[in-house]
Amino acid sequence: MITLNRIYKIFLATYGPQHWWPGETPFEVVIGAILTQNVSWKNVETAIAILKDRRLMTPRALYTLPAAGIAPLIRSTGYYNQKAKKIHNFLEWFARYGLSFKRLEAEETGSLRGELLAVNGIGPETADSMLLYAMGRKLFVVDAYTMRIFTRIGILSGGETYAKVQELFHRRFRGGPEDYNEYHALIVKHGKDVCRKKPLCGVCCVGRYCEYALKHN
DNA sequence: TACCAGGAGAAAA
DNA sequence: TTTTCTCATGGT
Repeated sequence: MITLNRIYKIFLATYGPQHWWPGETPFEVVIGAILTQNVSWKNVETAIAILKDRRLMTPRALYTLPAAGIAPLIRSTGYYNQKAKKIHNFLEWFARYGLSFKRLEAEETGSLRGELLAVNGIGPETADSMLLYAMGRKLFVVDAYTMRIFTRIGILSGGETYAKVQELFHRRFRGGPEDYNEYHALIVKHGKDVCRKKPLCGVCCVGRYCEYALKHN
């Protein structure tokens, strides 16, 4: 069976470094993580541009607005009423740390993750995206692309939980937080550009490891 | 026109 | 406990 490390090398050689997350500051990363829930990044870029244009892309500035004030600014991302509440919920939590990422640095990763998951609107993928890309914590981000691609390759069966898949990557993928960062970005790149459009992509879907190859051979 | 996109939580079964 | 429903805009 092909290994997680081997697939990482193939993706990196094929696409090159992705320089993720697309965001200028940790705050922009955490806001982007909420806004991109179940929607394409293109929709998110519009909302981020509006927030920046209004000079609201800082914790203190955005915290002055109620959810109802945030909602119309993020319409392009869909589910805007829910997402506005989620952002406000996050800021309520963040205020306990003085709206300062510096203050979060002393916190242990596990407890920080637990606190984020307790915020209504932040699930495992959003929490791990924030922790990895905004706070540099070593946690693998599992998303729909990860499930689809690695099921297609044959490493997953398709019914695994988020926790189960993350545990697999933590146990079998050898790399530092910078590799976790890059691997997830490459998975998204591959999922968007190649694996969604070509059933047998020839990069990750190699021979017997691809479900389509299994069906047609 | 129909379908999908870097989820999460509540309600129903 | 597991499955289904709801949230909603924008691109293909």
